[in-house]
Parts: sequence; structure tokens; C-alpha cells
Amino acid sequence: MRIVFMGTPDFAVGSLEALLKAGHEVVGVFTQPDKPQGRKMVLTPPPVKVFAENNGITVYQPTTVRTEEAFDILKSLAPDLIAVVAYGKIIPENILNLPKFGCVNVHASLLPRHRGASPIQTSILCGDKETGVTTQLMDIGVDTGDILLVSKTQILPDDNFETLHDKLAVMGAQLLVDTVEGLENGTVIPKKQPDDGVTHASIIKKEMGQINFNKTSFEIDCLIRAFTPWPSAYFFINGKRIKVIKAILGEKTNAKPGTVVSLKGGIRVACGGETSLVFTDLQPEGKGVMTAKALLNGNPLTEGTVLC
RNA sequence: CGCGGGGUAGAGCAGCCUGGUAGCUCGUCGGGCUCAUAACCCGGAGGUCGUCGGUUCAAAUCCGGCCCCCGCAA
Repeated sequence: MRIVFMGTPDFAVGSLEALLKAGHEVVGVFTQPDKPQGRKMVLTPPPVKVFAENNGITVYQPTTVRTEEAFDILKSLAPDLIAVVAYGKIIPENILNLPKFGCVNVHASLLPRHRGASPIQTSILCGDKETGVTTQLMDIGVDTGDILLVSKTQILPDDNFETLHDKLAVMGAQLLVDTVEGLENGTVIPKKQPDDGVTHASIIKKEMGQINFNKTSFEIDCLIRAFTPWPSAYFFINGKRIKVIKAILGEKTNAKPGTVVSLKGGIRVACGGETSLVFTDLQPEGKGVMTAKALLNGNPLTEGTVLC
């Protein structure tokens, strides 16, 4: 099948690769423009662009696809289907209606749950036990299109954004190939999304990573796992930001939330609901990731200190 | 030229301003104590102080170049 692929980050690369391996003819790739990145603000191409170029596929990087120019390009590519995976732009109606099989999107949640920008983080943040990937036939709304196929998986207690992201990227790639095949031979029937169970996953802001010790240890642990490795959950010691990379749930305590109750096996802090959380791996600003024990070697912290 | 922290023993840090003996906590090795211990006591090993050059009788420390790591911002 003639396919135009739209996608940007790592998450999308596997899907593009899978389409190629499945023997589809990817006639063009749309991805976000190169952006300055990192400490030196070096102009960096998105992962999908790098992969596409290495495979000899023409890459287009319009600032927006809401132009006649972009539409004309797509028209001339004459795709049977457009595959959209974490592209980062909203596709206008005229493009949605262009390909014979429409625009198929891979979304990293079980729609209609967690529609929107950050399904992976939000599913962990909410403490979901189960998640997955969904392919949908895109319509005008954000992630409101008819469901094509679904693939489920568990969220393990020690899954963080990175591990879950990688897992879902692989599942998503396979699901996309299956979906395309199913549409082609007519075995996949679009199904309207149910009206109940709709939730939204908002854009992640760094401030959302600040730990509120009044929440329960489970809620805080979910925040840590959802935000690792980016943008990280954090708190402050003497005005210095400390990122929490990893924590484990601790025993009950009736100490005031935020109080350091023990330094054995990690930094054990009292949380809301008489729970406690043990920070085991942390990263002070300007430093690398280190174990709680290492942090304590050079930064004497006493039991009873109240963090915020 | 975006802002900033840092590179000293296996780990985390101090020492640098006010040049001259290499320090602390943890780990590690050996010994001791204890019913016992992530406990305690005694003892030991382990460092070209990121790199190159300069100043000096003398540089971890002062000066200049370079490499690398990280936080913020984007």
C-alpha cells in the first residue's frame, strides 16, 4: 500500500520501520522541523527524520500542514493511507479525507481513556493497572476517531515512563501493521468510541513534577515513575532541587508529611495518609544520578528534617 | 556567544579565596567485641588532585588553553 507517514519522536520510529518491513511503500514522511536542543542549542533533527533519510525516504518538515502547499504535496504523493504516530500537529479535515483508507493514528492508551498529549505518563500517574495501544481512524477531534484495533498490556509496579514507552512503541508498531492489513482486506471494522470512560491527558509541565508530600506514597510513586526520566519528580533540600529517580513504598508512619523518618536503606519520608516512601536513587542539580546512600555521604541529612 | 554547578582513593564530599604535611563520610581488607547486627572499637590498603602549558624555591590551590559530566532555560 502507498503510505505517507507522519511522526516525530522515538516512539514513532518503530512504527515507520514496521511499515517498511511489512512491505508497504512509504512514499513520504512528514515530521516536525529540526529544533534547537540540548545545552548548546544545537539544531537537532527529529528521530523519525534521521531514520527516514537513512532509508531513502523523502522527508517534509512543514511548520504547519494547514496550508495549500502541504495539501498539494500530499495530493501529489497520492497515498492510499496516512499513518500518524506522535506527529505533534493537528491534521485538518481536507487531509483526513484525502487518502482512500483515511488517516490511521496509533495512540498509546486504551481509548477513550487518556485522549490527548501525554497518554503514557498519565496512565502511570493515575495508577492504572492496565494500558495499551489503540489504532483509530482519525476525525476532526483530538483522539476521538473510530477505534480500529486495540492491544493491551499491564503496567507493572516498577514500570516508569521509559520502560512503558518502549513497550508501547513496539506494540504500537505491530498494531499499526495489523491495522493497515486489516483495513486493506476488510477485516477491520471501525467502531465508534464509547461515550463513557473518556479522560484527557494534558500536556506535561515541569512544575507538575514537584512532590506534594501530603499525597500518599503510592500517588507520589506514580508521579515519580510517570515523570522518569523526564521531566522528573523533585523536591528541595536547602533550596537545591533534588530529582527523585526511583523510590519504593515504605511502612506506615504517623509522622507529619515531609518528615525524614529514617535513613536506612534510603531516605524514608513520611507522606499523606500515614504512608511513607523511601527514595533510593536521586539526582541533585548539577550532579549525576546517585544512590541515597551516596547522597548522604556528602550531604549529611538528619532524621526529623522536614522536606518540602 | 543563553544562565549556572562540577571533574580530588571504588562512591559521595571538604580543601582552592589567604600556595608549602592529601582530609571527611561510606565502602573495602585485617583484627577485636557481641546471642546477634546495615551496630560498635582498633588497624591497613587505596589518589598522576580531568588534561596541556605558564608563574614560583614550591601548585589540588594562582594564570591561560583544551577535554568531559550535569542542572536550568529552550
